[in-house]
Amino acid sequence: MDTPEKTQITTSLSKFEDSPVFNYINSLSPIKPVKSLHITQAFHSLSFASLPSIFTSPHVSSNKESRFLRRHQYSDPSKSGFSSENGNKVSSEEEADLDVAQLYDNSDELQENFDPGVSIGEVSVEPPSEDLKFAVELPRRLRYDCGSPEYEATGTTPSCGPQTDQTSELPGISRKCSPEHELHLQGIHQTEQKKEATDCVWENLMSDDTDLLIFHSPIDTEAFKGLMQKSLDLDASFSPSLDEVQKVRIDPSTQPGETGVPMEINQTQENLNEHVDVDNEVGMSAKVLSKGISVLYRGMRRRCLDFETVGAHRKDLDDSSNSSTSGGGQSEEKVAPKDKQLVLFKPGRDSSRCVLPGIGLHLNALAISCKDSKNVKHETLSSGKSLSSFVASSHSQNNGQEPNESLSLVSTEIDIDPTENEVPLVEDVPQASACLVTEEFNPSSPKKKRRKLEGESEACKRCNCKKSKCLKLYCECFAAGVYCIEPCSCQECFNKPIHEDTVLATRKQIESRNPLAFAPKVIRSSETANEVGDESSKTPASARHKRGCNCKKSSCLKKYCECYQGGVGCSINCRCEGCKNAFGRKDGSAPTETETEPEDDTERCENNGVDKISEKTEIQNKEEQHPNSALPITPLAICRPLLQLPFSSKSKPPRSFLSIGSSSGLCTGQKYGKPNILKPQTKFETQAQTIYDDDMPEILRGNYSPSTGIKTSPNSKRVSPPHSILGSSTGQRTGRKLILQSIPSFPSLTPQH
DNA sequence: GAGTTTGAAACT
DNA sequence: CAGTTTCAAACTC
Repeated sequence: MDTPEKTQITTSLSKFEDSPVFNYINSLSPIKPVKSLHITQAFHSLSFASLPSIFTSPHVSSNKESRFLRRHQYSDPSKSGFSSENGNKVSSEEEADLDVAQLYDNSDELQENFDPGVSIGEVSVEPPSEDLKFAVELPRRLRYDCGSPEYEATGTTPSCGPQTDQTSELPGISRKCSPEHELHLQGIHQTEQKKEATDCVWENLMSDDTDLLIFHSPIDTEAFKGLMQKSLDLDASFSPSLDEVQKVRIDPSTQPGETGVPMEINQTQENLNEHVDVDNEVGMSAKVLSKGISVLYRGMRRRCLDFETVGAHRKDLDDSSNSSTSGGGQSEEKVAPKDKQLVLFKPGRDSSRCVLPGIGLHLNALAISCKDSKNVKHETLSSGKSLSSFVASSHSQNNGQEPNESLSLVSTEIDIDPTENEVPLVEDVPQASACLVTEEFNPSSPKKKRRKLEGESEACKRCNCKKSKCLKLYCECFAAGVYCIEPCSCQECFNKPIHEDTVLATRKQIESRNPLAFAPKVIRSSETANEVGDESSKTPASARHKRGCNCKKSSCLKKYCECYQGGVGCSINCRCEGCKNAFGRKDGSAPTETETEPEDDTERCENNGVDKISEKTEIQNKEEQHPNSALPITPLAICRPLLQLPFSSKSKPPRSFLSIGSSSGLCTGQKYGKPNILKPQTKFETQAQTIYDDDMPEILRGNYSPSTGIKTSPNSKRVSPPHSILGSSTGQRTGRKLILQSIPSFPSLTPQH
């Protein structure tokens, strides 16, 4: 649509689309055509994921898998969403945007552009029923945003914070609410995310008081309402008519800062009220919502603070783009209402912000890589709260697959309050995002920084590539779908926004070889957890390494082992020799299983006596903690013990773990969180693994795994099997289903196009 | 900080 | 698909 209006819109959208991410998406190809056509939102979602996968936050990845399927529309909307409705506009606009994006090297811009598109598209496209999806996506977006340095830079720092918070909130809400309610809530949250930006502003205004003030203060309530309304509006807009969506889009274009939401907002408010009522009926109470909101605000603030410091740049950008409102997002109490409106964009921005548009999947890797540093990041992000906890809680409560997923997503951002729970699923992503941010901020020399980060557990790990140009999976950054940043000590790095095309092309190639190459290596079983959790309820989601390791000398007790590195127990898929993985042995004997010691001993003998001792201690600890949990341990309980155990056992892991232990959460990225979870899970893991891995033979699924039976377990100690059984027994089936979904959802899948 | 070990990724 | 090489992280000194 070349009409002037469109052009205007494009200008607003351009920000989104201009972003490298957008280009990415386009490059991804499948999406591009779609954009213009927009026929299948689902595809778009895939494309979206793919693009984002590169830079998008990984967190979603695991959960997303299933989500992606659901999200398709969602993700697509970002790109295609517009296209669907405004196909022509989109095409023209996108092109323009692309150009702009190219001009803008700043990832922030990209993110911004990208996000808005997504948010809008989602809103417009998705039907009410899809609210859940949205909810899930929103968290993801948030994550992305948060994760991406750009996001911070956007200066919408407030928005970032809020978004993350929202994610947290969502889970809480979802928990409380029935699945349906959850859906609504999620949808709300999504809208809220948008609003979060505004909220952030409020928060900024509120600053110190934020948490309490938010609820108490009328403003907060209003903001909330606005969020809710937005969410509602979104819902309404979705199903009914594209017109509304268009309005939204148009509004932004007209007033970037202030989206043309107001009308919708009123409706949304009503809708919100209705939703609330429904919630009440369901058993959800407005209180609950308020709590969730409060939580969100908290998170938002925290994030905002964190991001704000970092992302002043973006704020400027956002301000300029979105609203003429005072440059600082914070200074805008008056603007707040506007901000709310603006918020709509912000969410989008947030999503776009995820500097690494395509990262999504990789976040896992990042998370893994970030292990050490992640903790710090998390802390900074959530002010020490860990996402994992949130996830855990979500898992425990969530029974439904979708809800879980949404929760998982949220969890990453969510505060850790619950405890140390490490959220298996989402963690990765957040970490990655966090890592990105921190990295960007860190000015120090790459290696030194890295080391510092690692040692401190602060920043995400960064690559040190010399020959791969950071365009191969050897590069952690590239593998994680993230651009290399300052902390990286890589040489001749092409994994930078400047070389987006190259990166995308390379990525495509790799994906062509292995569609799952960028998929999270460790698959959280949030889904599985849910499944398992359903019965056992809280078994920490068992996570597994998708491919499994091939360790021969490390006994899966060192980070050489991807399973161990990811804090996941070895599974049938592993071809490792002498597996002693503290998180769970290939055999199925969980390291945690102290009882398995005899077995362990044999294995240990193979390895090192020292390790044995450490392991034993760990195991004992685990057992002590887990024995209770062994069956249906709640994620929380599991997480902590696990965390400590693994770390305690080995000095090596400790870095990340230690940091984790303290902050536990934030960075919980796969590595951290997983390990923790894993230990407790280990027992469950066998189950989960079987469940997770589609590859796993049914026999294994149904049974623990032949291998497990084979190797270890002479001892009845394998109580774990029962666990696994318990956890998985009923859940396994569901879990399997979920797993299947999850797999596709991974970023890798999206790129598959 | 340099060198070694390790196992994944890439290549053949 | 299996074997080999390349690569960079993890680890050790």
